[in-house]
Amino acid sequence: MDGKQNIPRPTARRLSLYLRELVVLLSANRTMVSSKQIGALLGLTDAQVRKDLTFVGQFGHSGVGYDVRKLHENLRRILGRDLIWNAALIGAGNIGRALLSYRPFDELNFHITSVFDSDPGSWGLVLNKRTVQPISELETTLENSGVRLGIIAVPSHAAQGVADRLVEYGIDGILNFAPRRLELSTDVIVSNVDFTLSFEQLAFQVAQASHLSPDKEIDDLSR
Amino acid sequence: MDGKQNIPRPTARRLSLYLRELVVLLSANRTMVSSKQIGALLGLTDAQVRKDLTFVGQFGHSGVGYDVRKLHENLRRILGRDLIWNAALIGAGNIGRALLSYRPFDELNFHITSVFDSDPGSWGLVLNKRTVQPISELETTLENSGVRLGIIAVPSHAAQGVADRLVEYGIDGILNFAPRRLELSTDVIVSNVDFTLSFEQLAFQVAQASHLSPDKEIDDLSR
DNA sequence: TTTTGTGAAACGCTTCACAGCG
DNA sequence: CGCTGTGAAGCGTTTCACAAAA
Repeated sequence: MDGKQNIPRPTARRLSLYLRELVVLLSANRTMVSSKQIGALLGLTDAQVRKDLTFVGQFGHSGVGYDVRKLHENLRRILGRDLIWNAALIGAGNIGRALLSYRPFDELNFHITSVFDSDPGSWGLVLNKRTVQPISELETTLENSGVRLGIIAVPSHAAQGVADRLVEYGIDGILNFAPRRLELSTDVIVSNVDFTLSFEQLAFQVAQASHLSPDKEIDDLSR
Repeated sequence: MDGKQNIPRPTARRLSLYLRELVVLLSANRTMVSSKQIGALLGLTDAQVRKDLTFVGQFGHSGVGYDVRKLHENLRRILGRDLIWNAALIGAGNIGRALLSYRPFDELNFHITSVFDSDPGSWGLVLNKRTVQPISELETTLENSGVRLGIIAVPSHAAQGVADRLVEYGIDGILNFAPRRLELSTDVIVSNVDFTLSFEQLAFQVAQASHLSPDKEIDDLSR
């Protein structure tokens, strides 16, 4: 087998996490690692890790574990991390600016090559070496730019419009920071980053935990 | 029944989304809404919506749908959105600053009441009305502050240390923006926002889609 | 021994399909 | 009728448990 069957979403997510740990192991000069050890690093069972890794191919060694270098290399290839990903950022507000100087992106072959905004006041501003352009220049700038990904960092109400323009241009994928579902006709791939939802889920779980604790006070304080 | 059984995670997530839509419906003065209509707004089936709403309690009306106001009110209560949530932000870098002025939080009863950073250069800075404090003041500032949530927006390598201090203080929940798993001894609730992972998953899916569709040009390598 | 790879069982969530009710 | 609420079926993922390998 060759890891060619469809990879389940939860597995794909974890593969990224495995790759992260493998990078650490590599730079620590570790040569072998077992499923149990990987699992321990991430709070997963060894069985889970092994099952996931069958999608990458099987080159573990019974009694020994996996070759760190080989596993790293294969994971990189499968996850598309051996490619360079150029992205256009739309929205030069607070979130957009944070992304422009977000360090972890630098190590991942992810490059934000251009920045667009609808606010004339921002046009011409140079943020981390990239000049903010009017959004009207989106299509002409992206033409033949090699940009396959779009990052939407505009207010909610403007997100759908931006998405439509990106799709029209022929974008392959969208990273959406607006707390809103994007309605997309074609088979463009979308990944959502929704702070608000994360915050709401956190509050919900905390509220629930408080109610479930032996003392069922509703207007309680922290212990 | 009373909506008291444990709510599955996927359902809890969607309940937040339903609440979002209900707010819109409310402000549009809609009084009734059917599961089918809610589903259409979010790309879900009507059955899914109805099943989810049984966890909120049953007050839908056969042949008519759900009372928007009543549903909204109950969802708010169940999701803990009728409470005020105070949070401490640790890390006044790019992401932290973006969060301090993140508009959507304003409407959610989420308040960042204090900001801490380890960089002396940032101490005393006033960001959106909040003064950056040295992280050494974390414990004394939070004491009796009503803060139950912590937001970690520091570099990866510092995240675990910050988490440990928050746990020691007695925090109830942590919103973690560092692309790293937090190891937490106690039953503190964590919600992760991992840009990097989202970006990686997007790239993976796009790469996979390209390989699967014959028409896409592949600047491929390796095998 | 230790650890992989994997069928099979268990689990959890979604979808189906329909009785019941206004 | 139209729409809810819900058992039951279906499906995808995780966990179990063990033969095989070194």
